[in-house]
Amino acid sequence: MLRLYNTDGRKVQPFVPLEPGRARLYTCGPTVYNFAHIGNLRTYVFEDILKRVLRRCGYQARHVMNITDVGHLTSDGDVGEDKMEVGAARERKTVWEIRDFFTAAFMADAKDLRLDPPDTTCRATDHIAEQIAMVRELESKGIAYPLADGLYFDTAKFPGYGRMAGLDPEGLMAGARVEVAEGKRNITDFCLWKLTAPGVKRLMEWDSPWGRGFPGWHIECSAMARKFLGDNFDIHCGGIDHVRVHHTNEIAQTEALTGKKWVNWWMHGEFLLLDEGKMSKSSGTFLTLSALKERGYDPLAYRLFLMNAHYRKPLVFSFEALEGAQRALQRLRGRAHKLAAAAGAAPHPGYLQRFDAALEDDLNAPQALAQTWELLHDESVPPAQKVATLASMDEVLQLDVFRTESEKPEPGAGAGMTQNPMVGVLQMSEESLREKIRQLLEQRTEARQAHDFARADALRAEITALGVDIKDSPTGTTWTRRRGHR
RNA sequence: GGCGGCAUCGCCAAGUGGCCAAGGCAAUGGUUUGCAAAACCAUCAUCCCCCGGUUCGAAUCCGGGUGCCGCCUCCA
Repeated sequence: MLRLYNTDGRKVQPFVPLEPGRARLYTCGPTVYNFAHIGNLRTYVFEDILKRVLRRCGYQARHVMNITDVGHLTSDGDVGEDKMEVGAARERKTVWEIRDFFTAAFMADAKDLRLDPPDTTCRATDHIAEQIAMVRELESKGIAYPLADGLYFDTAKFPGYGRMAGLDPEGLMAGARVEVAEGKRNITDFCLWKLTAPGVKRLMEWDSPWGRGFPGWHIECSAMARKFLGDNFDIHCGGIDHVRVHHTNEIAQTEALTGKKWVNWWMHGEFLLLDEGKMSKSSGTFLTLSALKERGYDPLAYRLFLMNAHYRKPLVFSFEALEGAQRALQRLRGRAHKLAAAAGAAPHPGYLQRFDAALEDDLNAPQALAQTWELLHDESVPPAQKVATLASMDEVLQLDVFRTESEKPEPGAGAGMTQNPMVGVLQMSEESLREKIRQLLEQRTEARQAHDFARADALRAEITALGVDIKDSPTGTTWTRRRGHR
């Protein structure tokens, strides 16, 4: 039985879909004005596991994800710069080029992490009409009011405002750092449609009944989720930071309009932290998946690192921990590879059952993973049965456990990314470096065959100095680039 | 200032009343290897931040303390 934590109510409860056998799911997607950082990616991995577990439990999942490509502002509804425009200026490109570039970058990361693509991916700018229609409805119901810079949602008109987030409007009032925008009726009111200031030409703006401008940030998810999933659906996910403002406002505007409960389950992924604190785009302190790849890490090692912790617990990122995950992944694959020849058995019921039970208990991936390791270490389980069990587990884990060494990305691929001028050897071209290693290895093999081990060891030292580790095996010597070099 | 979360082996991290606490990484011992590396096997917390309490029994509940983090501003 699948049990999931619901932010709305703050407890784990049995999952009951609206329609038997089906689960409708909306996940807040990326804002495409910059690369996704690995913290952003943590949330998408959590959602991917959720989706795969839903399927495993027999539900047909219908998944919708938005792409936020409307600028919005770096601050609240009144001040700040347009993020898309900032990104465009930085890269000297048009906002549309920026949008396409970072959307593609996100898709590439998603593919690297083996995230199952949504059934529907929808862009905010492709649904301006739907957003305007929704705002008009709100206006006609008297829930919106105009200010000089746009149309605002009157949160006082929605009695349940902030229920899911556990907000206390009084408490917010007392908050020292909250500034009330000019003319807002309530501190929590937010912009539904933002007007372009007179005399300003924005790169992204549209005509509307209220004048030229752009939609408020929250309305896009409400409008698109409603369009694709209806006035009531099962699960809505996002990062923990969305609870307070974004999702609170989405609920307010949608339920104020329909007069009924919108989403049954709200699920939120916790943050990935750095030692120094939160990873943030605005402060520039963030790591991308590409950066990890350049350092020689397998994206799936990052996936494993994430699955080693529960999605509702803050997780501190460190290269030490990622290194551990990479090693673990290599060993996992090594074992799986050795077993792979055996086939024709059914999965081991015990391990598989415990694995599934862990996942069905609010996606306890760490505990599920423990079953995977115990299975591998269990001498009493025949190889063929292990293979079948592993294959089934990997449907959720997506660690590509049967991948063999030779299929690994070539070490050092992506030449010319980050060369360290302090180490002269790295300045030699990739080609000549490989050639040099090849020659040294050949000489060492000869020396070993001649039992001239002193010479063989000297040659190995020389090779090691190039940032390469070598492995002797009955079938020959192989080498891999040491991480940190290159 | 207000709200919320977390503190478990060197590192990461499950476990939320009852077999003297999963799993991964590291470490140590061993097998293997010309030596290494890799791989494999074994070992590795009577103890869960501190103090007090509840209970037959607590890492798990309650009170107090200390420390760390997040939110209240765009943010996954």
